[in-house]
Amino acid sequence: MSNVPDLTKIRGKREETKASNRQAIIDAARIVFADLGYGATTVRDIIRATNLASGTFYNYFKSKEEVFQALQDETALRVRPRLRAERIRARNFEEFIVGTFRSYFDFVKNDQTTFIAVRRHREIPRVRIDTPEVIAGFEELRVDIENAIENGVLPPADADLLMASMVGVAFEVAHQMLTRDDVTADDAARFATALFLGGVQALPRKAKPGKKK
Amino acid sequence: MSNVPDLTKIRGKREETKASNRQAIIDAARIVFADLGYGATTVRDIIRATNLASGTFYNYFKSKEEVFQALQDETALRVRPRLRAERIRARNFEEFIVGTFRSYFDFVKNDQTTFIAVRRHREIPRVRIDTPEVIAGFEELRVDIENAIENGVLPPADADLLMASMVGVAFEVAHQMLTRDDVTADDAARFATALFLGGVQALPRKAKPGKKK
Amino acid sequence: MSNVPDLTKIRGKREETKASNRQAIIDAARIVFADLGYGATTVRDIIRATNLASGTFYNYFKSKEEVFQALQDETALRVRPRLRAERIRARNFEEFIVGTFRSYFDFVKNDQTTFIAVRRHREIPRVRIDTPEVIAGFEELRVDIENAIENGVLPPADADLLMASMVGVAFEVAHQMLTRDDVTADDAARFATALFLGGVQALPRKAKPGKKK
Amino acid sequence: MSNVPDLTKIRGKREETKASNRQAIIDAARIVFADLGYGATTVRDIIRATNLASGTFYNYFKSKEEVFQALQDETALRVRPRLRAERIRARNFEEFIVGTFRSYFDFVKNDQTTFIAVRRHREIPRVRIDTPEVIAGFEELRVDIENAIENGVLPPADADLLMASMVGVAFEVAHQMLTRDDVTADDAARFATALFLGGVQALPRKAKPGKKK
DNA sequence: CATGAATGAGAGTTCATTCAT
DNA sequence: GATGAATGAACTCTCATTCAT
Repeated sequence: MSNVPDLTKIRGKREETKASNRQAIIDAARIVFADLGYGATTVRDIIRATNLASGTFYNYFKSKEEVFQALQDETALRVRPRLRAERIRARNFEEFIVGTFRSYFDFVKNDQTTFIAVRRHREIPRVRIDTPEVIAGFEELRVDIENAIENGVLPPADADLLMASMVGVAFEVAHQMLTRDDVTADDAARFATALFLGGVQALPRKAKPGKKK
Repeated sequence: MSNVPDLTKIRGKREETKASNRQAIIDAARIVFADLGYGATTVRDIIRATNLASGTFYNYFKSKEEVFQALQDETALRVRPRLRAERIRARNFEEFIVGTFRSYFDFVKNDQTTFIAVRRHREIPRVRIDTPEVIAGFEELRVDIENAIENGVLPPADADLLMASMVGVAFEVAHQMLTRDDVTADDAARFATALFLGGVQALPRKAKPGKKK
Repeated sequence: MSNVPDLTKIRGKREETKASNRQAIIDAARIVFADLGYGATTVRDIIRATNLASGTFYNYFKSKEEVFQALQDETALRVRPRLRAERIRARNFEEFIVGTFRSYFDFVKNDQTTFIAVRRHREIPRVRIDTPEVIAGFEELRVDIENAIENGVLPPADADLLMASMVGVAFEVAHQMLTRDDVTADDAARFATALFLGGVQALPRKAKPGKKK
Repeated sequence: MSNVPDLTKIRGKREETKASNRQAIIDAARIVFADLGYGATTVRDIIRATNLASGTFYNYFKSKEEVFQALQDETALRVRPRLRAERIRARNFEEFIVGTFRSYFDFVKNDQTTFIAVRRHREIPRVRIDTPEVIAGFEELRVDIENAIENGVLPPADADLLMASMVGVAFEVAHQMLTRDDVTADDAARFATALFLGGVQALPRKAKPGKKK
């Protein structure tokens, strides 16, 4: 799916411009989506934000949806290693939670354009497409949670629901953070962490017998 | 595009209570949106799922977005009284949290069509437009939280973030509930409640000095 | 296939304009096709030759091919009755042949616009699409030939090939007639008739055992 | 559109006799035209059926029309010598006619791919472009007919119309032959020959005073 | 000469919206 | 109000053609 051009084999100018065109389209798309919202954006809007000719778009993507997914993938590809690193470094559950929220909110704060359509004044529909890459990110989190449970570090709760809760809190709190001016990534991370650290101990025992055993 | 199931139309032409065209459109829209997703749906798709003529649509709504908002409003209008009732009845913070999640998950479970595009197999973008009515629902929750804080029932946390967290958890857990088959509204409510009851005690003191200081 | 609007039920202005728009498109198409040739003609060319808006085209036809076929059908529908009448009136084989060629060449001569792309100087590809209506015309001719054979009026030749030959001669001679200035419909008819009257007697016995018997 | 069978490419890239790119394109075009019909075929379809790059096409041909004409010419160039040989060998009018039809139908039968779009089940428009080479073939036939008239071997009929009739019969009967399974080249030739031998005697005296007076 | 990505005109088509009936 | 065909702006996308490599 994610066919980021392999930068290891830099051969001639042709390959270079090819890769850079693809990136130019993705970059333009990021800005335009953030500006108009996914629904209102047209392929034309995207290429117009580029130096390229209209036909060129179709050498790289089949549709607006495909660029959007490439964008999501790209983002997921950038966030996931950070989260993974944090969690690997964690020596206990607290560090696991802190690290996850921390690096996510930092990312959001410093890379806002990824966060589409968080415009203060115009009300723009928020669109969410969970690409395989994004879902893989969720999955990774879930697996880590399951491991924590197996290691006794976490009580045996429903890992899916716990993962979903973390995702839900992360997204909504991040949205607040971007909407308001007075919430730092640190505030957000401390808030979310406290909520989860306290809450997790009290969770009911696993609700489902085991994922697709 | 545009292959909406007929479903033998939503409502007969001028049979039925007269002023119900508006409702017929909303009902059709609910089904069509759930089927095609917001983005892919056209006004034509909606009227086609009706016995009405295309022009008639515009006697009631200006655009697809407007119907979608009417839909959201309608939903909010149906959920909010339940939530409010639960919270009024609550005699302590636990009952407040339980009641809120409980009635929300019950609603979702029993009125799934509102929940657009939770199709198991086709991947459909999720679109979220927070209409005034929906925002008012959030606001109501936030105010209740603020009151709880003032009454000392809750520690002085950031009410916005707490509200956002409840919303995020509610949405994501509901999504899991609809996607999986083995999570009841009760499971979901108990999970979310435990998470919040435990977590809330540990929340950091208010991060913001006051809304719109 | 051929859905010529029923002119018997003239109800209101709406139906009228609807029918007349359809006809306007067909008429424009006839001229444009004759002018540019089928291949070079675009849907836009056709609507441009009309007072109608571009979208209107698609209320009536799905594509250029569909109008072309409507055109062919319309033509076939106009020629066939004449040919049929001639052949019914015929009291012997000679009259049968004469009548057929005669009325065909007359039609061509007096309704040239039907005859696409017979431009003297630009060389324009000739396109031929045999629509069901046109094929039905061929069929009709073939059946008449078969009957003639059964009645002993014609020797037992291969009716398909005989029909094909008449068609081939008719088309090519008509084309000559339109290309040159000095061949009248009468000349053409006398030529073709003589050829067939003389030739038919000598035809080999039926080559095929019977159509899909 | 554009789903041309690969057919494992027509020819290897620079293997094979070098100057054969032109031929590779023509060969690919022959197949693709036969498959999609002239109108539906694009230059891209043709080069895709080749191992060549798109730009290379333009080193050899200016457009799809030009390849098509090259194809027609190639065909004409292959048929004409056969027809000429037959006619030169002919010692009387009968042999002239027999030879002409015979070798034409043989050619068609054994080289069907030239005969575009004689697909049994999909209905594909037949396109005919009379290239100079093809017209020269017609011309040659006409001249032979005129000579026959001058030599008294044929009665003084209109040579144009006679030529046109032969062409029309040849094309239509060939089409039947390809469409049906039970007509051999021999059947076709005997049929056409009989028709003409018988008919020609009765033809009316020359209708036109002379070509391009 | 071959290559194949870039180009951009323009074809086909959709669809929100209007408006005469 | 209800109707549904007409409208035409605007979009998606294709494809012949060019041109740097």
